Amino acid sequence: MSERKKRKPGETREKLMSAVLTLVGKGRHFASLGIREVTRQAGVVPTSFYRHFRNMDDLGLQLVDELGLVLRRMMREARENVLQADKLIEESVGIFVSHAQANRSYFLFMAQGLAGESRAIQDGIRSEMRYFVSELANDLRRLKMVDHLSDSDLDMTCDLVVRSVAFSLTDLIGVSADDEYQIEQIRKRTCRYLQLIFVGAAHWDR
Amino acid sequence: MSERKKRKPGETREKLMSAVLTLVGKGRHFASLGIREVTRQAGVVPTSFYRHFRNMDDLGLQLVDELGLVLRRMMREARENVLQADKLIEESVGIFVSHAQANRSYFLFMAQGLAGESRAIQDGIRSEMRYFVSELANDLRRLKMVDHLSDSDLDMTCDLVVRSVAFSLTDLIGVSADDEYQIEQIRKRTCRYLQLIFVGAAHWDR
DNA sequence: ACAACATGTGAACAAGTGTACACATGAAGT
DNA sequence: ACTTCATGTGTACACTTGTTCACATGTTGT
Repeated sequence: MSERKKRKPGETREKLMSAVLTLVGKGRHFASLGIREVTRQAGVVPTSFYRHFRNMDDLGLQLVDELGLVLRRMMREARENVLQADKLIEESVGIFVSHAQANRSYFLFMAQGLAGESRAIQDGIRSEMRYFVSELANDLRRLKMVDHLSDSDLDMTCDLVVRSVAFSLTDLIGVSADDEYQIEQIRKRTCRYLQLIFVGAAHWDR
Repeated sequence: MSERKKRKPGETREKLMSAVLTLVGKGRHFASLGIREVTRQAGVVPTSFYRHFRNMDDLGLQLVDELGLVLRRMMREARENVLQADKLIEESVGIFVSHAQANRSYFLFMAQGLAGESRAIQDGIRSEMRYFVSELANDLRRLKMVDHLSDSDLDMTCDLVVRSVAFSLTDLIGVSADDEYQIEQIRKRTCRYLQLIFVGAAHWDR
């Protein structure tokens, strides 16, 4: 195993994965996609599918991994841009919404997968969300914003935050990708949700 | 139009609808169901389907209507049993969880539909949720619990409450229907979310 | 140079799909 | 009694589906 092949390895693999994302982006549901349809969209012969995936769920699981990368990129950008605490919510939600637009298909896939028909994919996405929750909790601790909360209460708060933001995905699904006005409404509304939650957290004592 | 037919009318229609619910209850996703599969499950010949529905989305829309009835029953029961304010959250969430178990398939269908592939079904479910939000706002006003909130802020609060409870559905999906312990955990966690939200609402001034 | 290997291709098959048509049956309205 | 109508059935057809197999091709390691 000296060096990688010259002829781009895994090219078909990527074509298949982004074919799924394309179809999902067009409004299709992952659960309704078949192997032939995906290979057709990818411009590949059906047999090639089996060179890279055992079945559609397998492909879905690998998409969850890529989704994880997307989420981590988003987190990093948020950490770089959210320096002081006063505009924390607006900045973060703004970054979320713009990432959700830039990677619309990934987030559509995520929203679908939470109630999809593959248990493994459900668990994968839930796991990504849990990771996100714990990272958010760490960040808030570091910013000294939640000193009065126990670890357990902080975790609950972050969980509720992440859930609320994730639910906004189902709102974003409902508007066309270029309806700036509606998207702005969703952004503002999500900010208000988070503000309400943080007010609750600030006065949470028991 | 003197009287109804003796031979139960719409019998096949009901069989088809509950066939879908049965399949959904078994873990299948609505978007992946086909006409033939549904009629097979219902013990009916494929052609009969077209006597009652134009296509699967049509059936889904009518399922949303039935879901509305289920939700209204749940609301009524909550209103009857939640008399004083102190145990409001625990009682309400308890009623929700027990209804979600008793009508598991309906709520699975609801969770699926929010990110499903039929825009019409998405809108239908969202509409049911909006109705629920406005009713909840009315009830809270009547209980004199939120006198300091403007209509708009009250609506936002109720929206967040309903969303958080709805998101719990995706948790309920993940546990088998008879895992009492896990379900109890979800129930308690959902209560804490709502408590946090209401603490926030109580201290919400701007 | 040669073998091993990963990857892509085409043809083939049995099974499943949506939908149309002609027909049966029994209730409703006249 | 007769027509009308809603509902259910069986057959049929053209198409799509998942999956297998034998085969081609170019890259890797020796």
